[in-house]
Amino acid sequence: MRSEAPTIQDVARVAGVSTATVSRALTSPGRVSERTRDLVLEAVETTGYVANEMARNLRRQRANSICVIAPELSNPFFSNIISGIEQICKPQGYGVFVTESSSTDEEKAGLINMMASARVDGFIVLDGNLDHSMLKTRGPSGRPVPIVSACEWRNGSLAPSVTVDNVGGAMQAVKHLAALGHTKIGHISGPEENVLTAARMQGYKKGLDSSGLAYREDYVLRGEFSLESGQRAAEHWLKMPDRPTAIFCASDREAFGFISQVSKNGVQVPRDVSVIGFDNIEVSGFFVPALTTVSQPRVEIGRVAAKMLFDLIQENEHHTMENLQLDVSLVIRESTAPPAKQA
Amino acid sequence: MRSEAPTIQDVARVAGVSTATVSRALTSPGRVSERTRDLVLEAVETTGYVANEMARNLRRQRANSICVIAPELSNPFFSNIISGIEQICKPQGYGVFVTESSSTDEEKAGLINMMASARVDGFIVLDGNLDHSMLKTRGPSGRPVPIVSACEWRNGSLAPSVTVDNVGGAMQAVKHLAALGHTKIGHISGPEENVLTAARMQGYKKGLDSSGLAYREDYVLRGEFSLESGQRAAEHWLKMPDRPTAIFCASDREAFGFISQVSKNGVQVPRDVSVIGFDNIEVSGFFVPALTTVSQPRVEIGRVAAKMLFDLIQENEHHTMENLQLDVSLVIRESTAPPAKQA
DNA sequence: AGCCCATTTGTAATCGATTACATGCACTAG
DNA sequence: CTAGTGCATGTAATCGATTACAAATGGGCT
Repeated sequence: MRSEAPTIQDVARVAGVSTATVSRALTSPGRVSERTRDLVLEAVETTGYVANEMARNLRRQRANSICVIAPELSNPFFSNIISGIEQICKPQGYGVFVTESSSTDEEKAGLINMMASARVDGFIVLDGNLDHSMLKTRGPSGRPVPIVSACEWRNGSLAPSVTVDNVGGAMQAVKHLAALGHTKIGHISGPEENVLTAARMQGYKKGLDSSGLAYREDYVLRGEFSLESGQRAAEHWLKMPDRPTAIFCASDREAFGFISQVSKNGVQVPRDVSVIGFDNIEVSGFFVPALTTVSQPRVEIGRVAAKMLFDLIQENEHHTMENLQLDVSLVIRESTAPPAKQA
Repeated sequence: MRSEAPTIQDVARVAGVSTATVSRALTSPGRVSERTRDLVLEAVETTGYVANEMARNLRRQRANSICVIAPELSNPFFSNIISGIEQICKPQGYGVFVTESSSTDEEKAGLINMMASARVDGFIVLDGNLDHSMLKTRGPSGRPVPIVSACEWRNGSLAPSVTVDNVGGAMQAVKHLAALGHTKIGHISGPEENVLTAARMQGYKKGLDSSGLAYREDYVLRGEFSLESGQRAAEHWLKMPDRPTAIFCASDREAFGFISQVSKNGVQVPRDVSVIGFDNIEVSGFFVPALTTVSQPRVEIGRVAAKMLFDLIQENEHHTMENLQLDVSLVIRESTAPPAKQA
């Protein structure tokens, strides 16, 4: 039980070689003779040496970690994505910082500071609203710190991104409803400034169009992706004189909020109104009724984003402005049905 | 646009002082004259200097970051806790690594390596099953790296912990059912080796006891906290000759799985069977029916755990083996009701 | 033999900050 | 006048690794 942790010096002394040799034996074993390698390995064993990452990273001019910026960590939507990111980073020895993107200037400064201070080698940004000026900041090498966007993105951004086919997914959803015979199809949207809101809205319109249905402004209810906003939309829907018989929600949580609220008012899903969501979060298959929804490959999004980031980190020059789009799939469950016959 | 990032040397040159003075001006402003301080600050401004964290941490022998170990990141239960942790760490300038606790030995070695290699200053462990040998590993200072457990804990562990009153919560839940008039109260448990399973089971038994009800082994259905296990338990329940009229589930997700499955078989909640959960995850209030459940202050758990960890990191000597227990509260909603009259 | 090259190892510089110690100066007390 | 005190600052060691460069060795080839 020595009170200080062993350093490379200790290993070198025990093995009877120089620190350079120890370093080489551990990081590029091919560059030392077999005999020395064994000697060093044995010395590592007896001393219990573990390389100090701080020292290593300082010398190598890297952090060996990345940072994920999510709009809100408490939103379970992001947990699978982070899980996917971790799956890729862990085997590479990279640590994954997570942080909430912050509204206050002070906290934004904290983020920029993180970039410039050599604490991370790259970012995965899950928040499309993040101030773009951040991207211009340069890291310690003088080059900008690589960034990839995932899920959400920023219009006109230079950062490569991995997204899903929001337009196509929304369109599929609407066409499914139309195919069931619905002609009055409403939409609960996302928050106003959000890119996903726009894309899904566009898909909604395209779906209506390709089904020969007219777009009606009053059939679009404003939401914010949240449970509460779905609930509020339901209140509004209940009061409508000429209600849609089917609702395409921009998120599963909106769908839950909607169904929850209409159920309390004696309206049954899908008998009285069909509801379709977007995301296919974990609980969707177990809701009552099980939710028909557009499924996003969330873990895969995380994995792909992490891989793209590593490409950027490693190939220092090659700035491919790549925008990868993953497919979504419609999962048909119990919350959609043909419209009720008019009584 | 210089191609290299400015270092403290550059600032010193521009300000016409030594690097020591720059360092002092920035980290302990009281130790330099006002004139020099202004000089340095101005030089920082013109150069765009940001201190390199790697170098600073190496010298100061700390990592300025902590690590959260969760059993599975994809489980949304943990997202609020991580959010709470982040709320405390960010203002202190600490980064938060998150990682999934891993089953393979190789990955466990990765964790131990993280401790010994000076990458983090402390851990928050959310997984009660994590191999205890990890705790013995010493950090670079020679002292063990501080750890606090949260939510789950490990029997006989020396690590301080923050938990909730699982026994009391479960007891309250059962007493609520008994008060409604239920005499046949079943339980869907958690996974076998889990500490929470044991605590909630104990609370279940105490609740029965204090309500004058006998414990029946066949009324305990085995679960794993998951949606699927709740569903399986429902299958079992449907086949029982003498069914419980109320079910206390060890997690909200089990409750959802249960309700989902019995609903598909024409059983209505709470008319035909009352169901109560544990956790109060976000969607619980919006389920159909809204779920009666035991609410855990998840964000607060994270915040408290982070504060405890900082105490440990700062007061290097003072190893208070503290076990903080937070209160839970029963949230009564729509999934519980008096039992149906026997037909 | 003489030269060249590859292999292995050691010496010492380096990454970029913090900080122990030394220095210089002004001021005060004896 | 001298010693002592305190403040502001500079010099250089230090944190613990990696790696450029040099040196030593040995083998193959002409």
